[in-house]
Amino acid sequence: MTAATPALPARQRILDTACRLFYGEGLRATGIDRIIAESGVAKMSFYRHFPSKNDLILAFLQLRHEAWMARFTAAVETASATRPGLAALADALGNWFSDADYRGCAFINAVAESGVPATPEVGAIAAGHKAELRDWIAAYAGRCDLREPHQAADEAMLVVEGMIVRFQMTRDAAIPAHGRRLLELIAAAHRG
Amino acid sequence: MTAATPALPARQRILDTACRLFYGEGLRATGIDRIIAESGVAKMSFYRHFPSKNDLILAFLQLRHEAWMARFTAAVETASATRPGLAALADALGNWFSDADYRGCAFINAVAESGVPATPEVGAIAAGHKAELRDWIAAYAGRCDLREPHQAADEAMLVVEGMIVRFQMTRDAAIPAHGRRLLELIAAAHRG
DNA sequence: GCGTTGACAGACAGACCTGTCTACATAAGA
DNA sequence: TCTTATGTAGACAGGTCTGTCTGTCAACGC
Repeated sequence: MTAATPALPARQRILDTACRLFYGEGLRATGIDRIIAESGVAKMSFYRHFPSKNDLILAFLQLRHEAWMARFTAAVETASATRPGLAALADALGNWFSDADYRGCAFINAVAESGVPATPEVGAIAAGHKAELRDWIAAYAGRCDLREPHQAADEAMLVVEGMIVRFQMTRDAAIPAHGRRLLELIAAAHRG
Repeated sequence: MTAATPALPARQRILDTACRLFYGEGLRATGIDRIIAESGVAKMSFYRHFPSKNDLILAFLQLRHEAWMARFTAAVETASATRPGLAALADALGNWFSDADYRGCAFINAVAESGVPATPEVGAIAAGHKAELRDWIAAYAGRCDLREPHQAADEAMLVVEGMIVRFQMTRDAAIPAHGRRLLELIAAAHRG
């Protein structure tokens, strides 16, 4: 607990605060000063760990990607025990939607905030996140014995993104059910 | 052409520039000064027509809503001549995607940019836009002789939003085809 | 002719935002 | 003991943003 992984409290506090504010209020709307104040850190400590705001944004997206993927895949595995197949994706998303601070996908929001063209680094991280999710779903579809798991994943991704955005816009509790039905349609089409 | 609808050139130029910049670069990223400069208008002329930036944003969203709905519904009607049924929605979206300046849905982007809770007015306009789109699709599904057109519309909305966001993130030319297939699956499920 | 209206030009204030800088405290290791 | 790394506190510069203000000009209806 000494040299191998310093795990500095200051850096961690900055990152925690950044995750909360960047996700909850947006990248551009969140000022450095606010992150510094709410993480109880000195300005120079901040700039020692993150030379610029952009570096912090990139670190936030990277962290968010790993945390989200871990949570989502675990939720799918859990849900697939009681509801096997692609429909488990809808249950995993429904679990996420019940978060009090749900505000959609951090990567979609980040790209939506970026102008055209999106900040190259932000766009690349977001594209990488979505590609990894798609690949994971393709592998999961393969495990579910679906034919053409890659095409199934492409179609399921449309439903997944649709659910995420639509719940962000409407907060309609029926969305997981609609998504589940669609995913079952996809699964049936790739099974028979 | 005098008193009934003044149709002032200054106001129109401001609105045109605002539509282009707000959509292309984002609400927050676009400053008043830039809109004023690019529309070739005096600052006081701007503030005479729009008392604050927020008023301009609201006017932009309202205009965008009307223009987008008109274009989308017309494109669906056109597409449905050669490809009847829900799948025409995918063709209409594909037509939109081919715009050089495509940057996703202005309303999704606006909500993504707003913190939590989204600026109430922006959130309300965005929700209204999506509700109107959903209702239009439900009516269209009814015209296509689908049973339970409202449920079909709820499911189709998931696909529509998924296509919009996914094309924004990936620029994958195969997305209209994936969406078309999903919409045909929905239609088949609501027909048989 | 004259006043009103709408438009143009650009200075200005005040807030906020990013990033730099000085100064000092603490603790571990050479 | 002295250096180095890490931390706190807060002033500061330079930029950008929104919104206000002064002043000038042209067109049009009375």
